[in-house]
Amino acid sequence: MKKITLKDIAAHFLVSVSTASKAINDSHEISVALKEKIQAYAKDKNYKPSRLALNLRNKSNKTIGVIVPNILNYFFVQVLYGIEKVANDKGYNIISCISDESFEKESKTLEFLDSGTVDGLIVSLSEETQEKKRVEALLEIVDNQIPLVLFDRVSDLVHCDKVVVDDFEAGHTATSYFLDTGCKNIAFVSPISKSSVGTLRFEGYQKALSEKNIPLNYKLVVNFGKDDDLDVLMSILLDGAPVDAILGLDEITAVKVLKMVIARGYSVPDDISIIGFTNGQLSEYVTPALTTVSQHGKYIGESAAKQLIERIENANEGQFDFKTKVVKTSLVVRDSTRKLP
Amino acid sequence: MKKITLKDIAAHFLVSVSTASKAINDSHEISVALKEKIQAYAKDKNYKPSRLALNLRNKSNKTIGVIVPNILNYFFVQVLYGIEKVANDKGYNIISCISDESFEKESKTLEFLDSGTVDGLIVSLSEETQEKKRVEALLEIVDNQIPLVLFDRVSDLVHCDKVVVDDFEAGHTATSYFLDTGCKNIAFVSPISKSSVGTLRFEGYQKALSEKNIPLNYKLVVNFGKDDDLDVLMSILLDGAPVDAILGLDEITAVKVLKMVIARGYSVPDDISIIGFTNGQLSEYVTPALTTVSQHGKYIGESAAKQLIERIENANEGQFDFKTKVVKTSLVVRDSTRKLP
DNA sequence: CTGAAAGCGCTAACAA
DNA sequence: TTGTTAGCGCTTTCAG
Repeated sequence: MKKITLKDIAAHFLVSVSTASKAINDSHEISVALKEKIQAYAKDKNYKPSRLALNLRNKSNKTIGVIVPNILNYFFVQVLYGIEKVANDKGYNIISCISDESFEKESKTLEFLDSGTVDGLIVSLSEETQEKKRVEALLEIVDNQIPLVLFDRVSDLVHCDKVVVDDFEAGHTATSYFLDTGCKNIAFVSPISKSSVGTLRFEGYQKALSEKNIPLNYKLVVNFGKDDDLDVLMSILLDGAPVDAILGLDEITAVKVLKMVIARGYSVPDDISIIGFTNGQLSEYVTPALTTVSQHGKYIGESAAKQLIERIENANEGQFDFKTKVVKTSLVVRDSTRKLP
Repeated sequence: MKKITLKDIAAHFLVSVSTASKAINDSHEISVALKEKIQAYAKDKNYKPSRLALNLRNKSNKTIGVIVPNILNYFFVQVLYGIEKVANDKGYNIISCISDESFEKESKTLEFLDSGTVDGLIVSLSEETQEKKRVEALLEIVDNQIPLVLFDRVSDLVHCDKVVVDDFEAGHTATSYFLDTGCKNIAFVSPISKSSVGTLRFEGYQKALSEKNIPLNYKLVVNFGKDDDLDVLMSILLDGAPVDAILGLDEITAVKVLKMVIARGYSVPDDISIIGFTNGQLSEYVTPALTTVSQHGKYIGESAAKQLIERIENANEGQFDFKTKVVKTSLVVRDSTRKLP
């Protein structure tokens, strides 16, 4: 049976559309008798007001758009989960899009969403976008007064609410932990060197080293991209200099590094300690279990969603006091690092 | 700057709205001079037709809804990824919802989506829904002629396109593999005993046993729920009967079982072989690497999306020749099972 | 208590 | 070549 509209109902009872509308919305202006008849009929015919029409009328549709760079990365899944939870609570739906780390796909998606489809947007920038510093599409969004929350991979050029992790501190903490457990030759392996997040962590890494007067050794810094062969790079790294610790900038990288190191006969953590990022199942179940920096993805998602919905629902007030929320990371110590003395 | 509408543009040039509309859509009925002026202005002011209005007019919005039971399960993430890929290709957006294995949340979501928000729906049932066999909301969807594709967790009661895995065969294949490698006491550990998928795999398991004239031993069958302590159940299992193989019905279960078994001092695969489901990163990187049944999640997602979009775009033809696509699983052999003789 | 009319933003058939 | 009108489905004044 095809969808039934108010008009159909009105016709069936030979009343006007507006009467039918009021009856269904239980308006006091309508006689009880009529209301009951109409409501019963509506229920029977399974009438549902068309969202499409309501959306147009209300210029809103209780939907928020989310763009993440990569859904196969557990961190972003956690964030998504958090967003969904609070959005759902508050009666919002989610349009989720994946930028695949591509500037172009991100821009297209943004352009698409910038046309009334969503009430607000939660975005984490693609690496390419951060590298190129091309945030026009975001600026457009802001200019069009669509509430926007950036998380994790953010940009200073965009004026909006943000939820980030203290990546500088995270890099610093992890590196210091290596140092405190007696490691000296700490390698830094990053698949996201061009993102804000990667840069900040690197700065934290540098800072921790310099605090102990350890010079930065570029032989220990491995930045790689999608097309690089990590295995080869690791060989070069391990052959090129003594290494007793490795900081891997995302979960899968840390795990792969762990496996490669073990495959080459090193013992973890005795010969080499390893710390990863994103406290996911992989880190927990791999052997030896990985010490990781937890960014609390779910919490980030929840915060971003709360912040956004707040903005949406108080659209007029205080437009320009944007907040940046910094979520503290925590180091989850497991078996891939030596014990503190 | 606030959104600009056709009306604004029309007013600015003192023309009618329809003229403005045609000019912007580059209609041949409009003089080139005027078109150029208007288009330039529109571009400058960053005019974008309102999706909301277009949606109402076209009764369509190039959006498909997806409901999965659990987004923290890698299998569903893979499916989502596949769906997104083809949807994006064909210009569709995705509204993604999570049922959290809850019948109520699923019903609410379905009800919400059943009001013009989406052009079609891709759904995998929550376990609770399958257990209760309460598919009214789905029937409603079908009745309202909203194209629907069910995947993985499906229901016979709903008449629509489906994409499933041959779970019976998968259960059979995995069990047979154990048998062929010399295992005799094969345990079956399932967190989804009430879902279609779990049931079918169990039947495959039984079949494989009976083919070798091995009686089914209920001591070896462990069905557990969210609130059960798997650790306790595993102790009971291992203490209650000799066990030399365990089939875990999802990835995380298999991994947990693997860890527990090892923690109890068994050697894998020598004492106990283990096979899991969902060929994800976890299975690949855990030690020993898990032999798993791959359901090809991404491919399932792609198939479902293709099927759905096909339906959406050929809405009228052949309404009732629903197809069920069966995706073959494959056994990815790694180190948690003994070698074939 | 009920209905007519306007409007959300856009398009398209039909006039002029 | 441009404008008028109607309509997508619904709500909401404002009259009756």
